[in-house]
Amino acid sequence: MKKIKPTESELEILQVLWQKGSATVREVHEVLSLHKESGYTTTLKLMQIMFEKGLVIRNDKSKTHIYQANVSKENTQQQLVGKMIHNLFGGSATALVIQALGSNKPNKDEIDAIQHLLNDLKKAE
Amino acid sequence: MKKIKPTESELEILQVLWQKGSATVREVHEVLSLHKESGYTTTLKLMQIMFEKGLVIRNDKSKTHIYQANVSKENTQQQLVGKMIHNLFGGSATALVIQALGSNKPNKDEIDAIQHLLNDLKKAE
DNA sequence: ATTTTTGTACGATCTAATTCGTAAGCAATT
DNA sequence: AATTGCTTACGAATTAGATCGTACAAAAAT
Repeated sequence: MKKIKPTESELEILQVLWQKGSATVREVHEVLSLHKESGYTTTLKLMQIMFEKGLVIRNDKSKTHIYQANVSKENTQQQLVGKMIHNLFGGSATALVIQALGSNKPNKDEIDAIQHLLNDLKKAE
Repeated sequence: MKKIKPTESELEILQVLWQKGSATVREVHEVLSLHKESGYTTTLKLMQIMFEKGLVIRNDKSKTHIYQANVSKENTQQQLVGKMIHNLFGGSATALVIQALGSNKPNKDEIDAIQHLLNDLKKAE
């Protein structure tokens, strides 16, 4: 399995690609622009670099290239979360969970979803 | 509230300081050396920069300075988890929680602790 | 047909982070 | 007293990441 560590900016772009499936530079840039001040060519350059790194693939049959993520969301999340659990929470996923829930409160539906997952884990013991 | 953003190397040093309470550059360096190849002056320089940034404090009464973390572990965890939620989970703490619980399973006591926390959150709505 | 828009490519710059070499001071050892 | 070793300070080189300007080509609009 590939061992790549995307930078913060690259993760923002990957998120758009994961969500949309595929997108042009402009489409990605427009999403990023909602939260961020930066030029079009900056996004373009980043995506070109990501292409060189193998983080994304692209279809350049037409003039306007169409990009797709080349790393899975789940895989990337798992890798980075695992690292954080180990590095910052002494290996305890629970400590991370409690920290996350404490500072960023879920709504009722989300609480239900987590509780449901916990019940499944309990049964599986 | 201070807006902290330690780099990865700085985090490694902070972890040692959090664990030991206080330590000299050499003590920190020796811990880092277990997992990492780097020179003593590199660690020294990093800790000097961290001092300038206010990430650590130091007692320089004696020739060998004694360092302590000047940011709390909890606070730093919160910053970094928040960043991860934004960068990797589209702003959803719940998504992070589910990921963490899915790939790193808690035992029964931990499940109970999380469920207790969730019940409190539910009541607080 | 000409102008404007839209796109890629790519070099240049800027900033931050990392790394280390070297100098100088102090302390312990010989 | 001289040597050796440990310490801080600091400058310099290196690397990586992010940003943007400009050039040039293709397509669309006029």
